[in-house]
Amino acid sequence: MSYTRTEENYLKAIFSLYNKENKAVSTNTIAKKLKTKPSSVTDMVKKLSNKDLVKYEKYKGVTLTKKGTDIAVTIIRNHRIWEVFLVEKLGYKWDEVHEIAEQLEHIKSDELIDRMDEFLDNPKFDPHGDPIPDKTGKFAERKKAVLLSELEIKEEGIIVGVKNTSNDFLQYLEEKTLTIGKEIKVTKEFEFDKSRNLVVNERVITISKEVCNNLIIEKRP
Amino acid sequence: MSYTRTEENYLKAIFSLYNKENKAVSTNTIAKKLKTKPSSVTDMVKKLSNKDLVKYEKYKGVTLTKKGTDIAVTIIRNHRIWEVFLVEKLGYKWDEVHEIAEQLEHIKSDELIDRMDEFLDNPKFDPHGDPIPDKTGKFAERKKAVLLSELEIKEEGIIVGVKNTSNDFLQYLEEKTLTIGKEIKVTKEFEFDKSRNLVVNERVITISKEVCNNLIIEKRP
DNA sequence: ATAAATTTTTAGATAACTCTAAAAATTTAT
DNA sequence: ATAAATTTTTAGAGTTATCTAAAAATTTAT
Repeated sequence: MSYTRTEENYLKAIFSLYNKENKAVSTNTIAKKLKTKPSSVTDMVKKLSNKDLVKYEKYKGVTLTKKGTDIAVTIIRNHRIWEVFLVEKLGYKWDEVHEIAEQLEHIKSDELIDRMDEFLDNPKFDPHGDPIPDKTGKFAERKKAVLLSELEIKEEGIIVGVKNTSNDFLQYLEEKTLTIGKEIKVTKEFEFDKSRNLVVNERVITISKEVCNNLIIEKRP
Repeated sequence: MSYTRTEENYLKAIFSLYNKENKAVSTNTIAKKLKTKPSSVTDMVKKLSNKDLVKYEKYKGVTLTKKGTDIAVTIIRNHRIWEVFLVEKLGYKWDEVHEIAEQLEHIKSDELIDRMDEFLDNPKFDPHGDPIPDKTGKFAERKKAVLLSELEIKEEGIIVGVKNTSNDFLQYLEEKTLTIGKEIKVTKEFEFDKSRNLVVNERVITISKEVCNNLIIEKRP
């Protein structure tokens, strides 16, 4: 069975909203995420329910079935593998790949994605540090990942991901060379606004509380 | 301006049919090529005409405008560049790539195709030997390309393309290792059925008239 | 030149996805 | 507990691309 691009986008949206909120996702929330109207969402959700991709109770919100989850995870796998390709092989910056990957993720061919995966040496994380589910739908796990804001002063670690993936934020990080894989050390926190000093590339920079709350760090043991 | 996948497929079909027939393309012909109904073609062709992509006169057939040609050529460029990628980088056989390239060709990003082109070292021909138009729409030319059936006995050359791209034919060639780049020499023709003996890979094989009529050869000077 | 065959277009319908406006249900606030 | 605010659904309609069946135009054959 194959699904339309729109159906796949709904499933992906429901998957990510459910993972954020841990409860049945409301029509309104989906509408906002997909930039469409709640009434359109109701229609589509009924359709997905008829195909046994979601569980839907009027006025009660939506959750994915096993079948719906599998499709959503496959699309996420496609998306992230394509992002790796765009960055590693074609030299895109990490803030430039999202839109193109949104298109590429819907290409219908399991074989293609498996071959891409192999071509890229089975990457476990995408350029934003998000885990790439394997063929069976299992997401790689990161051990001691915490937010930069949770590190103590003097602690060290490696940037392994971002919580916020907006282009504004990614461009900011690019400019400050706060990219995936970089080693950092927290040297100081300013009580006034909770901004922090960081050593990166052997230089000290100050970053705001907001930035600290959106950078995912793997602690140096 | 951006166009739907269907619109792009119509333009591509009209382009290739016009290049084959050298006259305005009929509704019926397009319908056959796209496996749809003539009435659907009429509808779509009107729509394309309103967008100034084709010139259309009732009962007289269709030709592409400059604008329509540009789009068709871009899609062909995309298709052929993706085919090179699939074969060269992912190890697909040349008879396995068409369907996937039909999907990939519609990805909307000029930048992406330019980067792919560069990543693949600006290939001039696709895995079937068909020329890849450059960014400006110019197709590479092949000098002394002839059909294998036009070679004289004792003449030598290199396989540079196929006229027929059906999977049946490509699989046949794959099996006989008659692939792009191979050097061949005609040693004999059997008057009875016009089949010919060929030296390839230092071995002699006999191939039918039909095969000779569909292999494009660049003569050894 | 006219009838028959073929091609092409028109008319009317359907399916997928979207929208606006109004009605119904639920939640929140007093 | 009930009124007000909010959320969600329904009803009806528009768009894109498709189809079938019938009508119109063109081509072919005699």
